[in-house]
Amino acid sequence: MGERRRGAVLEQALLDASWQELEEGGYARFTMDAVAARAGTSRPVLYRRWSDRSELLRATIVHALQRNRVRAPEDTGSLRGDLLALMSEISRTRAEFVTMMSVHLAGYFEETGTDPTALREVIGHDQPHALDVVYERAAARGELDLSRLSARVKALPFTLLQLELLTTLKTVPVAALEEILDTIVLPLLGTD
Amino acid sequence: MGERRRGAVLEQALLDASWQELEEGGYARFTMDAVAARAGTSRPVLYRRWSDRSELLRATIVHALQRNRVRAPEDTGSLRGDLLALMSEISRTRAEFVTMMSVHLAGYFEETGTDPTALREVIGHDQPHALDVVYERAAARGELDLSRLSARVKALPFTLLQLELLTTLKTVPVAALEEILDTIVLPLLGTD
DNA sequence: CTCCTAAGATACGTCTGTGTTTCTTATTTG
DNA sequence: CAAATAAGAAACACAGACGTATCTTAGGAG
Repeated sequence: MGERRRGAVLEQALLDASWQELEEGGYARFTMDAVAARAGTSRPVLYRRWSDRSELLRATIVHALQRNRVRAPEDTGSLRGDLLALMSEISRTRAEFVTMMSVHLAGYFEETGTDPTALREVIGHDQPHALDVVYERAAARGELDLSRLSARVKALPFTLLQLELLTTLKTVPVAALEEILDTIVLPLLGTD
Repeated sequence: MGERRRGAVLEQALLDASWQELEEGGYARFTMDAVAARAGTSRPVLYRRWSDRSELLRATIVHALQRNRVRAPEDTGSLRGDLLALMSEISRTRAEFVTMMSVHLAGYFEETGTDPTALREVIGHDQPHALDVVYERAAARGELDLSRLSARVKALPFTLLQLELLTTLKTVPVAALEEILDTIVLPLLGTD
């Protein structure tokens, strides 16, 4: 009837619709019908591009990840500032992914027997790196003695943030991040 | 044909089979058919007791919880000992529940729009209490100054254990618990 | 302007699981 | 031992979603 989208434009629209559908309806209501309807088209258009529901799902996740990269944290001049910036960034950009992975996609992993850690690694991939950068900066400033810290302690900012995200499924307020830093992380890092 | 179970005996067997089915197949394969087959009976027997799949699910969870209560921790004479005992206990008895709730039942919560926290509270219900008991004992011994501790810090042993369970989905080795205690929890509690 | 590709609509067959009905037969109860 | 009760088997209609096949028509390529 009306106008018709084609090629890449259409494909992006399909993937966007697919992601939205996942966010709102979850995996349970993630049907080819629903995605097609939301995108204002019909199932065959989807099947021409992805052979399967699970292929569409994978493509959708990759698509969303590409649209939403974690940027490297800027140097704020202090360990506390760097950590706060990094955690805020992760909290803001990754909250929806954590929700997606833990809540919505559990059914998918279960169904396919896929390992969730595989995708979790993709998500968390840049964080350890970014964290290390922050720690090395702090060590260079003389704020930190890296050799005295165990892996578990070093991972703590990310660990606690992750749990906060997992349990609340929302962006963590800066005040909560500061509390985590000031009462837990920084005292343990020996910056006191 | 063969022998027939009846009444309460049958009902327990049904719920056991139901729980097993959830553990092995997850919510995705948690069908009335599958449960009936595993219990060696047929669907009408299930429907005579529970009107719904979701009712059967709820009953199954309650059943499993009742079979598996967290015992109050015994006094070991020290805060470290008490915490280690409590965490081991929780780790051992709750690992399967955490897996169930986070991995298998996500689909259920999604489908029904139920809040996972409702059931999580049932599970975690005794823990804060048990933790408080442990802290009060320690305060009575003079090991601890309770007034200086924030809620977040006090919850840390349980928080970290929970995350460990969530990410590994297995019973946490005692060595890991000791590391958590010695390098994170106890230093922060001011027992150093 | 014409041809060709692919979008979008519709309809189809299939499969899986639900919840129900009917019937036979084992077991408990009085 | 007789009667009531409930277990277990089989079949049913129904709904939702899958994946496909067919047809039309819009929009880009030559």
